Amino acid sequence: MGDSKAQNLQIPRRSATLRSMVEDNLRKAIASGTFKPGQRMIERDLCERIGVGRTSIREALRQLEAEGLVVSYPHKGPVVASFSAEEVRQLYVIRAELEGFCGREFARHGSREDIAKLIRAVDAFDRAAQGDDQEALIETKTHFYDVLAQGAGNIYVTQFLTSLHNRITLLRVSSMRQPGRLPESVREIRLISEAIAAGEPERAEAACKQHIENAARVAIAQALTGQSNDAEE
Amino acid sequence: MGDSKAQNLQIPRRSATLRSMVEDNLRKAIASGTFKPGQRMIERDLCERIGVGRTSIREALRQLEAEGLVVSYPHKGPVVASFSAEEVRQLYVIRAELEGFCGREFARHGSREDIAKLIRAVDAFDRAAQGDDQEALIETKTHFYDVLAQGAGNIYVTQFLTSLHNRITLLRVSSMRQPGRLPESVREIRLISEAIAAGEPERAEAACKQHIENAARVAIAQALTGQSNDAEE
DNA sequence: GTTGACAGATTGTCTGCGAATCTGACAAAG
DNA sequence: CTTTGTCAGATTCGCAGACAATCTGTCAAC
Repeated sequence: MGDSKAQNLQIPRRSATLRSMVEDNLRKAIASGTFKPGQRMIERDLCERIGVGRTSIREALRQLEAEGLVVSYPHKGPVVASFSAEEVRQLYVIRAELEGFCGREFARHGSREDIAKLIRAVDAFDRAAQGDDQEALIETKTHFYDVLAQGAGNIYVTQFLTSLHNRITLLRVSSMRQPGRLPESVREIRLISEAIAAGEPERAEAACKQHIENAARVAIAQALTGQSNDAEE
Repeated sequence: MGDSKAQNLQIPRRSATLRSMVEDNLRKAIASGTFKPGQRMIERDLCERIGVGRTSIREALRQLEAEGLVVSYPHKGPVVASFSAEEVRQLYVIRAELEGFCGREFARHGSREDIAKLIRAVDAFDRAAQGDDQEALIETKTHFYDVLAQGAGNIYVTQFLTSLHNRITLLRVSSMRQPGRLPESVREIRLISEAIAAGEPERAEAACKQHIENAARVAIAQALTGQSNDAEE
């Protein structure tokens, strides 16, 4: 019967709670660098700045803690997570593995629709790479990774990758800031989409891994020289 | 200077907070089946049964929620997570991928010490498989997976696998309950340890994947027939 | 049988409070 | 001058109580 489009009526049951909004706010604040790695996050400050009670703040912090975005020590409170060079390396290693998996599965089982979406995502990123709108660059690239993860059809891999991406944006070592890296990056992800569209799992996996490994090299180099982590003061 | 063994003096900074103890309790309660999938977890009940205030309960629940052990809907409260057959399938797919990664990396970079630990873990599991102490069986097998994950030397993979294992124990579809599966299981993990000890990454990875895929077959079959999930009533 | 209203249960959130704990400063002792 | 001891301030930890918002089932009315 007329239930073909029924699910579109769903009201966003989510976001109804204050806590989840606080959570999103804090996540964005951390990602955007408002709070820097190593910096303390003091309950009462957050209460005032966000305008909610301690309950909501504390519960939101527990979630971020579980996600690895903040670390908290008993009786000292939470601080924004920071990473050693070795941890950054490991982060990229596992990310390469997981995105490689996505590429492979996508090429194997991806729907025609998902593939079209992926290609559009690459095109959008390409266009953004021509201009110099940093905002658009990040957004289109994030979208590409979202589509890539989605296409693999595995909710757990999506969750894990989201978690990894959050920690990477926190690092603020965008490999795209490296001169000459941007066009190369475009080429790489186009290779990925082409391999997936062609339905070649091994090539897609290899392309994904290659892409992340290249990004990792730049990121680790930056992490070593910059040393903007810690943020002791 | 005499700092060679200094770190052993560290006091367990952890576990100082009530919240973390509540968290562990609940995790265990869920894993042991005290709370079944689909069952509601009512704050005040938990307060009484555990003997702590609502604050601690709620914050612990937020962590478990982030781990995927419980799901909560606004104004309805948290329920123990339950999984569709498709989700179980996906769970094992990604688990195979991650443990395969562990096997490969372990074989590549594992220390002599870690390898010895791994072999001891296999022996312990083998011995447990001879007896019929269900408790020991689970414990030794869990230990084996811990050592395997540890040996890969990647903290993120360890985290992710822990998360997956937690959800699987919640499922209570121990593939070991299948008649004949146990000795086969022992053989499989011995193959893993042998490949790692021999330093053969590809073979180790394949053995890991094979092992999980076999377990998955049994688990999914059980999940389909049993249907003890949902627990609507 | 459908609709509507109502009551009970439960969660979401805020607030005040006291205890426990960490931290840095400052004085006392060597 | 360095080490040690003490103390006060800041902050988290956890509890209890309160109230609004929301969900759920029931039961009467149509």
